[in-house]
Formats: sequence, structure tokens, C-alpha cells
Amino acid sequence: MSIQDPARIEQPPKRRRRSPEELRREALVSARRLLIESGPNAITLKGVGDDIGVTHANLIHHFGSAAGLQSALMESMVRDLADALDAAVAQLRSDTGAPRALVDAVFDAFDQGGAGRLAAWIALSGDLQHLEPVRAAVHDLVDAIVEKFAAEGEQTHGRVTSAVLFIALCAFGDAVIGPPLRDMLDREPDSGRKIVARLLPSFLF
Amino acid sequence: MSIQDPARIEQPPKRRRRSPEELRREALVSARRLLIESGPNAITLKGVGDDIGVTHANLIHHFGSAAGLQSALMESMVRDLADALDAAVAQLRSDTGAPRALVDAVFDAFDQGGAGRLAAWIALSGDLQHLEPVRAAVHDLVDAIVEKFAAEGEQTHGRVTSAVLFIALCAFGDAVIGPPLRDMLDREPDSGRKIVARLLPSFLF
DNA sequence: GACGATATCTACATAGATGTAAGTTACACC
DNA sequence: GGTGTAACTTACATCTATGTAGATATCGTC
Repeated sequence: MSIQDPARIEQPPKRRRRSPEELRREALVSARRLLIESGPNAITLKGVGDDIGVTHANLIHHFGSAAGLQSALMESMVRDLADALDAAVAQLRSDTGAPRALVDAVFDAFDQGGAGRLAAWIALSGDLQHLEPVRAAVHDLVDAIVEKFAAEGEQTHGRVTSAVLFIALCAFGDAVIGPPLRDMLDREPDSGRKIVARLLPSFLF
Repeated sequence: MSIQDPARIEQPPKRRRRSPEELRREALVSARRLLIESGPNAITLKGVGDDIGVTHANLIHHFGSAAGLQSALMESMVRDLADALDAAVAQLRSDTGAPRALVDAVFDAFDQGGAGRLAAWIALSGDLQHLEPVRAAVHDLVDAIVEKFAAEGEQTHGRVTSAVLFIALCAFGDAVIGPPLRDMLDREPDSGRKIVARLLPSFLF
């Protein structure tokens, strides 16, 4: 196949012109992958640009600055975490939500979407204001658990916030250092979830 | 006060010549403080050098490279974490170790010693081999709890490793994202410790 | 007090990340 | 099909972190 193959009528355009929304979406997907696979330091303009096939200057054009890209990534991932928590709330309110299902929903939110690593990055870098959208989702989760599970009593709200704090701490910890820790203790991959699911009823009933 | 004040008999030496051990110790103390206060990206040769009053070239002379400094910091902090866990073990084996005392010991190791932020940094950067010295300390902790607390039974070892996994996950999570999470839920600062201390007996008895 | 080992510094070189300015091109719209 | 907007690129400038080479100063030791 020669370089100037006459069969190739239409050359692909040298440049691909994306809509601003599409480029932002592609860049954030790439940046999230880099964060999860290679850590926060891998999120650079050149790294993301090479990954999606644009120059670093173009990323600055769309995000304003490198910090703008990082902020957009934090916002995007935090929104996904909040959505995942909201989905857990919806599931809890609709059908037969067992404690283990709730635990799985929260653990998945921190683990699969990379929210655990994101939260660790935010905490280490000190940009705590980016966690703010999670607050409403957490409150919704508290309310949903109160409706669904909690026994009546004076301490109900306190017990449920304890339960949410407990689940969130464990889900976050499990997402970030669960694998090496389970390896040290020779435990199976879902042992964290099992433990939390087993302890949860002591808060709720 | 003139520059050449005759009253100032002995000028302080322009350079302070430290022993290699002393410089390494000072550098690692500074690097740990920078990690805890400003995050992993603050640990630079210039940052640490300015902090302790030496040039970055001198730090390279003593640590070999920037990566050498970071590795030394990880080793130092992991050793401190292992020592703290060993201290908790010793306390557990000697006197009246209540569950809350054990919880406080582990939580303090992760929180005050900076081990939580260290572990998050290691996990995000992928240098998991640096956590290896923790393995022995964790095993010691399991053994000590088995001796001290655990009721007799077939499942004893499994229950205790569950307890250790549980404490470690919560202590790590509490050290890294405990403050913002407690703020969202309007809980007091030691609520994480309270919860863990209250749940611990269900593993041990 | 002289000397030697080496801790320490200065000066320079390099690489990567970020940012700016100006030119180029794709694509919607008329 | 022409035209304008703006997505996109190239080229350049800057800043920071890291690393190297050689000069210099400090301190223990004789």
C-alpha cells in the first residue's frame, strides 16, 4: 500500500475540530484515567493533550489554565460521586435495599469511579472546597436511611449520621489502601464490605 | 549597629557543618512537616533545603537524588508507624488496655504521625513496596489482640484480622478525610474513634 | 598551627510544565 | 461557493525542579 494510494479519495482532515463540550469531555475522561492509573502528578497539559490528540496550548484555550483543568476534573468527579450516592439513595427508597446493597453502592461509588483517589488527592492538596457538592448528597443519604431503616427513637438522627460517617470512612479507606492492607492480612477482596455490612445493623436497629 | 561591630568578637561561621546523620534527620523532619502541612508536591529539594538552611545540591549530596530523599522519608515514616503499632501492642500486652486505648493508639499513629497522609501519598504514587515494613507490625498487632482480647473459638484469627482491617481502614480514612466529612455531618472531632471503639468488641468477644 | 577529608556552596546545564502571541484551518452559515 | 468565527497549531518565553562540576570552608586530628 503506497503512501499516495489513489484509492484513498478523501484524506482525513489534518485537524479535527471538536465542539468545546466534546473536547472538555474527552479531556476530563483522559485526566480521570491518568489520575487513577498514574497518580495526580500525571495530570499535566502535555499528558492529557497527547492522550486525546491535541496540543497543550489548546487545553489552555479551553480550560484557561492547568489549574482550571484540575478544578474541572475535581468538579466532574465530585459530581459523579454525588450522583452515585444519590443513586444509592434512590435505590434505598424504592425497593428492597438490604444493608449489603447500600454498602456495595457506597463502596462502588468510591472505588469504581476513582472517587476514593480523587478525595485523597483533594485532601492532600488542600482544595477542600471542591468537596462541597458532596455535602448535599450525604445529607440526602442520611435522610433516606432514616426513612428506610432506622428504628424510632430519640437518638435516630445521631445514630444514622454515625452510620454514614462509618460507611464513608471505610469506603474511602478501602478504595485507597484496601488492596495492600488486605494483602497484608490475607483477606479476600470484599472483606471490607462484609465487615461494614455486618456492623451496620448495630447503628440502625 | 554597624556591620563591623567590634563588640561582636566571634562571628558565627558562615557555614554550619553537620554530621551526615544530623542533616538527614533534620531534612526528614522538615520533609514530613511539609508533607503534612502542604502535601506531597511541597517536598522538593529547594523547599526542604530552604527550611533547614542548606542548598538543594547539599541534599543531593546526602540523599543521592530527589527520589532518594522521598524514599528515605517514606522509610522513616513507615518505621514510625510500625513503631507506633508496636507500642500499641506492648501496651495491649502489659496493662489494662481498653478497646478505646487501642483505638486511640492506632488513630494517633495515622493522624498525628502523618501516617495517613503518607499512606495516601504512597497509594496514589504507586510505590506500594514502601509499605512492606508495616506488614510485620500488623501481624504483631493481630497476635497481641488474639492474646489479650479474643474469646476462644475456631474463628478467632479471622475475627481478629477483621478487627485490625477495620481499625486500620477507619484510622486511615479518618486521618485523611475525617475533618471535612465530620464537618458535613456536624459531628464532633473524636466521633470516628468513638464509633470504632464501640464496634470493636463485637469482633473480639 | 598545619593538614586532610568532606560537608557545603556557587555556577551552570537540562528537562518538563506552564503560559503567550500570532498564524492557520475547519466548519457553520449565508 | 464565499466568509467569518474560533478551534487549533506553531514558536517562543518563563519558571521550577533536578542534577553536575568544581571551588571553598569547616572541623577533627596530628
